[in-house]
Amino acid sequence: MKVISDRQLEIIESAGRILTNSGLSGLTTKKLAKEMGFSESAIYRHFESKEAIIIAMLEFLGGDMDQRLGGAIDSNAPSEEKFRALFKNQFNFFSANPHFVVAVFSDGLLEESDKINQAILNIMQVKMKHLMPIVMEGQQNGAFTQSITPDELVHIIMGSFRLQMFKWKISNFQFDIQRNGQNMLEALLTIIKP
Amino acid sequence: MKVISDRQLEIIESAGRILTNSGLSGLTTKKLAKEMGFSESAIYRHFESKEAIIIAMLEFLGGDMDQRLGGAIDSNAPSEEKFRALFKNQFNFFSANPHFVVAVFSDGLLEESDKINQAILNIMQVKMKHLMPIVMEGQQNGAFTQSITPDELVHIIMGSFRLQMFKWKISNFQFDIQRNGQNMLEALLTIIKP
DNA sequence: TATCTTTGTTAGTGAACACTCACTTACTTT
DNA sequence: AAAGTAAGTGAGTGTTCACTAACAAAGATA
Repeated sequence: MKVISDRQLEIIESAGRILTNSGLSGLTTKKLAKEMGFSESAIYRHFESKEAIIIAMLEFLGGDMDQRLGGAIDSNAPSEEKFRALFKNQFNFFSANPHFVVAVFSDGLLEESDKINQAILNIMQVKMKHLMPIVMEGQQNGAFTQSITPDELVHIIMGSFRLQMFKWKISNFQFDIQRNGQNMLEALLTIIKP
Repeated sequence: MKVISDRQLEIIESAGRILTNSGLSGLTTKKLAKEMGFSESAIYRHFESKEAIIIAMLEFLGGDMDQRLGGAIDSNAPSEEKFRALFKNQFNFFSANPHFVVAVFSDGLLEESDKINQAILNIMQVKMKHLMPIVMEGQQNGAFTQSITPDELVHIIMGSFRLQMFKWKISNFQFDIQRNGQNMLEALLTIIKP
């Protein structure tokens, strides 16, 4: 993970906030400067371009998520508990940092530049990296169904998670994502247990 | 469904093509005119604004999808077959019209304007309108599991479908969506059958 | 034949955009 | 105390954006 100054982190957070509630076209240097409370040109003391801000944001989110998920999972717990812990951690994080849902819906940023695309794919891979071994272990010890492949199972789980986050976002964060997420998790578990 | 001229449909298709491979910020009047083979100002003979083009596109896609899904489903078939028919129809359509995947990922267009938001929500509702009764019927006659609610089941199904389309798009349409979609469908069916 | 209507053209418009420049101010280092 | 540096400012830059005005050509209508 790249080293980032306090000021850079502040800018990244402002950018996330703007992206989340005004979309990509709403993220202008003018708005960003206003949100930061200083002039437009000051931004360029901390980042060399707008693209660099977006990339730094995505890299920060990816690195942070990697650390969080790495720490959240007790390797001695049963598979089902690891599974729960992983998603609970995700829902807690986004509940506390709704302006960073961009990390899940970075789709909207796609096609902007190759570097951004790469950073987005990287975030998806981080999530996969932590989910896949849990699913495989669970299938091996009989906690999850073996009737479909691990890849298919992961696909269904990730799809449900993403859609949950999407619904939360279009509702303008009006419902409790920790509670609703928990419900979705239990429904998922119900049908993926053998 | 609003009446649309041939020329308007051509413009809508061009817009879909640009949106799909250049993103929202890539959809400019200049590019659109170039793709159409005439001047920028000619666009305004057919639409009063760029926003009107996007809205017309989304309304066309919603209406078209409604018709297609309405016609594709044999109301006498068993629930499982209706389910298969619905998704097969979707995969066939997008396979033939990849430039319209934007209908699935319209998320990226959110926050642009209230009218656009409305059109996007409408497309999602069209899909729900056709899927929900099939799922409920299937649960009632025992074709699908009753261990979770219809809403939860629909959520999992829709999430898996959207993620499948997302993977197809970021792969640059490199794989056969009809084949891969079929596989995903069977995996889904395996775990949602009682 | 004369006049609309439709669909296109060229050549613009002001506004917004990302970004730069010359300069200042406050701190730190030597 | 002198010199250097990090972080800010205000006033710009050229470019791109969506959109418009004035005009032209062709076909339909009267």
